[in-house]
Amino acid sequence: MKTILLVDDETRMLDLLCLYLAPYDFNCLKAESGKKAISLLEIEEAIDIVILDIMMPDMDGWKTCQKIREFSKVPIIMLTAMGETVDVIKGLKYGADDYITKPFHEAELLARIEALLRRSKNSNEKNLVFNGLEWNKGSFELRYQNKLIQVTPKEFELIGLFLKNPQKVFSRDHLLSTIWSQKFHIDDRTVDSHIRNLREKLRNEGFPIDQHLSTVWGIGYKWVN
Amino acid sequence: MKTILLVDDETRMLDLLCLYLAPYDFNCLKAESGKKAISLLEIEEAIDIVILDIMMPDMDGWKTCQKIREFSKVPIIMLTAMGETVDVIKGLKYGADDYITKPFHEAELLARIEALLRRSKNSNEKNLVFNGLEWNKGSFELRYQNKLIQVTPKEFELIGLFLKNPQKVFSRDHLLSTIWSQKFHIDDRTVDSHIRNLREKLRNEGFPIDQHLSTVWGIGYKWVN
DNA sequence: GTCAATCTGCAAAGATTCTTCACAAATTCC
DNA sequence: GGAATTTGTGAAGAATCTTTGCAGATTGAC
Repeated sequence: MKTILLVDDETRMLDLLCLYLAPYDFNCLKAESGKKAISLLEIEEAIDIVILDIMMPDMDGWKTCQKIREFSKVPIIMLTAMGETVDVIKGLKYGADDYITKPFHEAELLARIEALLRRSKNSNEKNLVFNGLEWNKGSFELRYQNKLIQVTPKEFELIGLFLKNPQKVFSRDHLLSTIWSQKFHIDDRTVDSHIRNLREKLRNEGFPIDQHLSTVWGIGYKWVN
Repeated sequence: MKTILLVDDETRMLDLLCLYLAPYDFNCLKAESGKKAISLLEIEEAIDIVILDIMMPDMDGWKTCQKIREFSKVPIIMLTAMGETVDVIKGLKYGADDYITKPFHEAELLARIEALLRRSKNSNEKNLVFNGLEWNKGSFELRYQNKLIQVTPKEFELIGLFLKNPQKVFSRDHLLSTIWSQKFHIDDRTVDSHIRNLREKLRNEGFPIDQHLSTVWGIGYKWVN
């Protein structure tokens, strides 16, 4: 079962969307503003798709979309009013994935949701985003502000572990047994070397790594958000 | 339900086309320029047909058609103005599938769309296109700029898998279990051999394979677009 | 069965990453 | 402040991985 987050300032539209989607075994969450949507996304990890109205007071759909993209790659469908021309370039810039025009047929909505879920299923293979830093297991890529950072396998696994466990301290021993398949004994200094190389590469790309990957004296390393 | 992308610089014509098509349960997307059309095609996989006006400022219909053909085989109908002679040779060259002359009857438009959809449904036997590289499962053919490249079955399956999963890293083990039915143990180096042969054949034909099929050190291989 | 095409495996050479070491720098504790 | 401990750094050799050339094994067509 998939979870859909519906965002619209009009309660009537939220109810209508829910009504459409309920029979198809979707779990619907509602938000009446961009802000609420973002709060929900931040605490609730299991949202599979967002349907976002463009015309909203305070924070409009585009702005909301942009905000969401700062921390998540969840698929987003923009809801446009009849007559609004869809600005595709704008959409690309803000990171929207698809559009649907009000009023719409139930079938069209369903089709677009299904299509997007299918698409995102392929590309969303364990993907972490943090402050413009993007870690993608499937493609083995680490990017900062969309720029590729060349990292070695060990460095890649290291930063992945940290991003998946913010605030958590890892001892060198723990890192060795998690990332190194612990064949024989490997020196603690080796971890330090890899951490150093990782820090240097990120620093060179402008990412404020020293604010996030910190050394806990006498214990190990940890990532702080 | 089928999705149609309408491309015309005149908003009036876009609306008119939409009006014609809406009652027949088509999902219409609009683009006011060739550039927007291409962006839309790139993010939206589910476009079944494109209707493309020839006379447009900046990038005209022919140019747009040509650009689209670099990455997609979506059926394209060219919209020509009354009095323009249809240059069939030009059409073939740029990859258009059909023509319709303005002004047209609703019935004629419908008929041509239906005909083209019927035609493309039959010929679409798993066909991938990327930057002039064409992979056709049905005919077991790999072509670059329409020139046939002789590949062996393993090479064909390999490049097919990569084209179907761009950005995704495949380990040698994964490739062996996917493409080789892994009866017994097969050496990792064997994968390398096939990759090498594939690279060489494509390189010899002028395809910039080294920009697209890359080795991920310590992990495997991947295709990058 | 013969032949050609394809697949597989190997070893050497080349490239990249990993690990260690020695020492400098930093931190803690007394 | 000074000793003890921990962390950071540069360099270099070790280890690992990739590429390449080649040859034997296998397969399928005739």
